[in-house]
Amino acid sequence: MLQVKIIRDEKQRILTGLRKRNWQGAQLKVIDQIIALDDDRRATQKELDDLLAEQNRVAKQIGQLMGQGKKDEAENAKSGVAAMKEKSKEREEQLESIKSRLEDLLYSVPNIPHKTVPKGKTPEENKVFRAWKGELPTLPAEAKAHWDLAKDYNLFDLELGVKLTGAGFPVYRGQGARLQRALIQFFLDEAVKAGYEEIMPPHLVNEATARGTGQLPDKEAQMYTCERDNLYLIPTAEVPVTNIMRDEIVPEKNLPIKMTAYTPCFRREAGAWGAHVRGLNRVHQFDKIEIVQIEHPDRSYETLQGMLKHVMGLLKKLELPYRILLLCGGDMGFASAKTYDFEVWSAAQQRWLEVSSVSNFETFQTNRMQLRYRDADGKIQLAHTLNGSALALARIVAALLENNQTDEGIRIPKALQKYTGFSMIKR
RNA sequence: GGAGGAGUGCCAGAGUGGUUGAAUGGAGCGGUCUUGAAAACCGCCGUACUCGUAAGGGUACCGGGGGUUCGAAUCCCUCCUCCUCCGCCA
Repeated sequence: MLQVKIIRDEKQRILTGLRKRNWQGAQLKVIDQIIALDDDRRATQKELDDLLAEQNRVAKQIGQLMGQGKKDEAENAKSGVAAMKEKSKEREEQLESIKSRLEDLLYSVPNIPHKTVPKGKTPEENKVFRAWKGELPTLPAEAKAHWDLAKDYNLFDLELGVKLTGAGFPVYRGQGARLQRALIQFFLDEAVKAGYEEIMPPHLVNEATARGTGQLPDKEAQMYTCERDNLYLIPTAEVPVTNIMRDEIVPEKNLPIKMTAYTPCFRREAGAWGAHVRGLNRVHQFDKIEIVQIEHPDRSYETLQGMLKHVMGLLKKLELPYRILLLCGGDMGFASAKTYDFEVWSAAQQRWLEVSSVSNFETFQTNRMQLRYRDADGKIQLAHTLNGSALALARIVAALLENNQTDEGIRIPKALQKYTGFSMIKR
């Protein structure tokens, strides 16, 4: 959520930013509506405060008169209070209504893209930030996609998932399950080595938490809900982990705060099904290791680059061909100011699969969350939040299986072998 | 799940209807003293909104929400959380 103050002070920059997200014409009027409503809010607030101040004054006066034993005068002073109370009640209701309308409008405005974010409407207009420099692996004609390999080697079973739960809930087994566990362990170890504190958060969160990172109200349809208890299954560890710092004021010297967590991720992916979502390409439950940083605004873009390096390191160790995209304004997530996507090459499918998304949210989340730091002058400022997948398992597994298939079995990258305990998946 | 108790500032902990945003202590920050440090002493030490160029005002907040009252941290209702005991249980 953007700060009203910034919308007021830097209106032109905000409008320019929204245009980069392909907002136009009537849509942009929201900004003027917000400013007008905020004017209203201030005026109403002032009226209410003045009324309350007067009531406080009378109450104090009555207190003093009572103290002096002047009962009659005290009774006298009470006349007129009722009318004032009625009026302030009215103003208060007005103020509540204005505030809630204002909040609704603010929730509808996405984050402003960073100045380095390219223009564009569709994923096709994303910029290749770092192309794969080597050769892409080529496989013999009889090479199989990962869903077929899974059957050959008994690695995971989607039909079985349907039996237990429904479509999109894979059951991993045998060497497949072991591979999952190995990847989780590997990614967590790497993150801890890079200075992130390991966190094991709850997999269900309440409404305030879902609101803090922006899942509510924008992406409600993406989450599984437990209505009876008013809880949400997390779509990513970002949600509980970032919210650890909600409503905190941290000393500047504690920044950056670096946290990592492995969690399963649950996504409804409503309406996202199509021909290209076979196998593990898109599932409702997958495993992901997330890295999160709370950073000083002056350093957050440097930190973003650092997070890219971390993810690059992981992919290198997994020996997977990858490329990095800089997302254009039209393809970026609602809350992000700048996002890089990582894609790995899936050799059997002959396509790139997104395995990580690394973003700087600037103050968009911290404003909602009231996550702030105290600077050297003692002033309280909103911190920046960043996060990235490091990494999302399902598609990594897909690429790993496909790219490394040989006549003898499926080769495990060296870095992973000490975690799997085997160097080759065999029948 | 049942019974009882409790939720106050960064922490500990007073406060049971009237100038209480909240005693006191600790921590922290600044200063005096000291070669330096400690101790001692002095001062500062909440957040948000709002009016104001500023100085400085105003309002709200003592777990959340609602109510009673001229006036609520203090009384009432409700929800949440924590603690103790019992039950159940990986």
